[in-house]
Amino acid sequence: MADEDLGALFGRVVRRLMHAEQPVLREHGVSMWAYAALSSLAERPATSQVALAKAIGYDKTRLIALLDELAREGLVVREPDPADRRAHVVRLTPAGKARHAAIRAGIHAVEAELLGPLSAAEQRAFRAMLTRLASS
Amino acid sequence: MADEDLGALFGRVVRRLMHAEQPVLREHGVSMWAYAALSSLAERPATSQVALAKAIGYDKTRLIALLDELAREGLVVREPDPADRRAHVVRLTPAGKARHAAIRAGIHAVEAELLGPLSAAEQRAFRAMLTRLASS
DNA sequence: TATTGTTATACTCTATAACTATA
DNA sequence: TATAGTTATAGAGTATAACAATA
Repeated sequence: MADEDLGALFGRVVRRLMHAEQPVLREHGVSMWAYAALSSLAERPATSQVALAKAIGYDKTRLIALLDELAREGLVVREPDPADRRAHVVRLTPAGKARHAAIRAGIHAVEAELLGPLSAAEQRAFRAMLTRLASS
Repeated sequence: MADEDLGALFGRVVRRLMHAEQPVLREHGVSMWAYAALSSLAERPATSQVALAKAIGYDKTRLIALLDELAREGLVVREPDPADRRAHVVRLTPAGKARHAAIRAGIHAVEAELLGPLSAAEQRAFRAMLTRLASS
């Protein structure tokens, strides 16, 4: 057990998290990437599709089919940007906002269970440090 | 920034870690999974290939080609288990041990840099909590 | 019957290049 | 010349089923 690599530790935790989240996502009929897109758009609309792709760390070419699907379900809309007619502003519809909120509730329950082994204070500290590592 | 999902935070950190580790792995001519296998075998030999696959969270059918490659390079050996003639014990050769130690040094340098934003005490606390989350 | 190592196959992801329309 | 959105294609990664040998 002597000093395991960070990569191995992260791998195990992330695999466990993804496994626990999958039933929630499937229940709401969305993929992990679809949820990532909905989350980003819930925070703020995207000024372009490339901007959205970058925000969630996804490929711009794969984002297209994803947005097609979300648009078909009426969860997002693509509006041409009057200022730059190449670009599409992407935003959530009311249905998209509602869907995101519902999924997010389920996801948060799963997260709480994953962090269960830590005390409340530890959970706050862990989250804070992880946030710093993610945005440094 | 309000209370981002754990999944998004982990995703960003892990992506950054993998990106930083890639040059180290490439320099030593191994894939991420090869390094995971070497690390597990450095800890202790595997009693069977399925055991190794489970230990590193990999698929047993994909592990075969990986071990073929590592064996071709003389880093691991597969020995038939006298007690169970279906199973192969997998262990590192001296060359495998040396290769693993060399890669590990590079990986640890990358990890130290990733954790740089945290103080030494925070790094210890973070690692300890991550270990608890990984093994609970 | 179940399990180990293996192969084969189908499927999903992912990366790359190229095209169009704008800028 | 560069960028946004898009499409097509090739390659890598993944999952599944099946098989022979052994338990």
